[in-house]
Amino acid sequence: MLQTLQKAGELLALFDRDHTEWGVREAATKLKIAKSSAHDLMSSLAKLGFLNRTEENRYRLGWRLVTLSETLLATTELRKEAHPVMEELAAQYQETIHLAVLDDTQAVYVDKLEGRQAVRVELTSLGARLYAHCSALGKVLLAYSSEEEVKRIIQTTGLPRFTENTITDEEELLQALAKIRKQGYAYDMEEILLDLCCVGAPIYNYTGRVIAAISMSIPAYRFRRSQTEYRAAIVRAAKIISERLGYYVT
Amino acid sequence: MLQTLQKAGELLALFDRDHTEWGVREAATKLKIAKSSAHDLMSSLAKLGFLNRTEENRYRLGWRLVTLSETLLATTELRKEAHPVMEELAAQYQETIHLAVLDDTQAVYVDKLEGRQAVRVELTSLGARLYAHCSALGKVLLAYSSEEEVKRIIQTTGLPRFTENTITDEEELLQALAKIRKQGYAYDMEEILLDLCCVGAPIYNYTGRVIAAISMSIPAYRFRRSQTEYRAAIVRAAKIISERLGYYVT
DNA sequence: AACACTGTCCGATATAATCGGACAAGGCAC
DNA sequence: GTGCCTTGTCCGATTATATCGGACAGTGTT
Repeated sequence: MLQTLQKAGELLALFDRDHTEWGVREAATKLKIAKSSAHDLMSSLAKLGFLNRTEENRYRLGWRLVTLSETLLATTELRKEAHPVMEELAAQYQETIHLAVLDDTQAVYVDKLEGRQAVRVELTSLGARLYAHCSALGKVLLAYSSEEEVKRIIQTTGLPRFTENTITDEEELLQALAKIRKQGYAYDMEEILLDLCCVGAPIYNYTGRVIAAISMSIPAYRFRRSQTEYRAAIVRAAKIISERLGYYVT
Repeated sequence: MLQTLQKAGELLALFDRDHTEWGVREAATKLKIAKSSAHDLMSSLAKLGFLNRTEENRYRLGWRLVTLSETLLATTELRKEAHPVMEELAAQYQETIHLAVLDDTQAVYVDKLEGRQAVRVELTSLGARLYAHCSALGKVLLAYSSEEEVKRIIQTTGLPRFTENTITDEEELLQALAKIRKQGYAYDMEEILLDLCCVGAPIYNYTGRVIAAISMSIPAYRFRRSQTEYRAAIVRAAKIISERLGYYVT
């Protein structure tokens, strides 16, 4: 691991929705490096376009990140194939649809369609990350990962509790994952947020590997009314996308 | 400039729509560095999430770029970036500054700063709408809309006359829009209200699309005195805001 | 089965990142 | 206005570290 890149990564990680601007000195003390080193890092990143230097010589994230992100998204076939199917789902149910992949220890949204209902789920945005153990998407992605991978993720992130329904026991989680594999779908029954339910299903590519998951997020009261229908719709959508990615059962 | 970051930047620049995957050796020869150095760079970037290592040990762009890009986009809004620039303008000229976007058929003010002069323009408020064909803001926004959109707007709203200077002929309006595109700014010479002149310029975002317009409103007698200066100031301000929104001419 | 490719790992060397300090430029209080 | 902070930037010496060539293991091909 190149330590300069490591430091650059830590530096970029400082920027989030609540901290959009950093001065050299602030960043230096936060990262526990010399002010001059922070300056070297930040001015270099700025010259490269990864940071943006304001007039007051502070720094924000740079637009090159957007450019790179766009080329990534544009060249990911998953999105291209999934999007129209997601649109159909959204049109039919007017609920929020998510597409996610597993990145390191967490699920990352790579596409999203908002529901149009008055009471709708709106807590996430593209590129956002969520814990794998307590979301329909995350649990699906975990269920189709190797056992070592699951162990590693649990080791790294733990099983933090978000609601009374969050699975915090490792054994219980493993059993839940086994059940998901058997059934081919996963529920999130208010495990992240109260009043929020989801149902998710795996997306396979042409090699037969699960590479992503799709989910529908629905307020709990609506979800319980027609749970089976939502589940069938998501499973069907996942199957369609999988087929478009070259997956077929022999 | 930290050379490790420089190299990382060059490496990431290799990834575009036509070259979405790179192997270590490929990248090394392309960048003219040792294979092992390329490996150090790429595996580090992969551990940090900026690259994604495929099953065949090749590399694609990483999802962390999407995450960072999204926080950048979420935290840079038109208003936030435009406001300080508008304040500078207002401080310097003491005239009314407007920021507007196109919404359906009309321009909508999304920000406004009042001039402090004794005789000043005060006819609008935030969120107010105005006809697109007879204001500097509106004409700018029209000029950078598609032809069909312009046609649709004219069809819907017509070209009602407000003063003797209002453009009411469709062909004349289209020619005016073409001129605005060529020059990069628009005037309103007492076309809504007698004694009121404006100059407006387009604001681009990171995709190169015109998403808004900024204008200065000035009593006619003052405007004619130093028209060119006002125009230069507005064009310059629009350019600054555009840059802050990620726009840059290649 | 041998070969030609990969990507990865390792250890020595020379390079480049780091750090403290000095400097200039703003902002603020008095 | 003046002086005192604070900030970001620059510089040069030192030490830590990125670099490189070479060796190795794994794959797929001929």
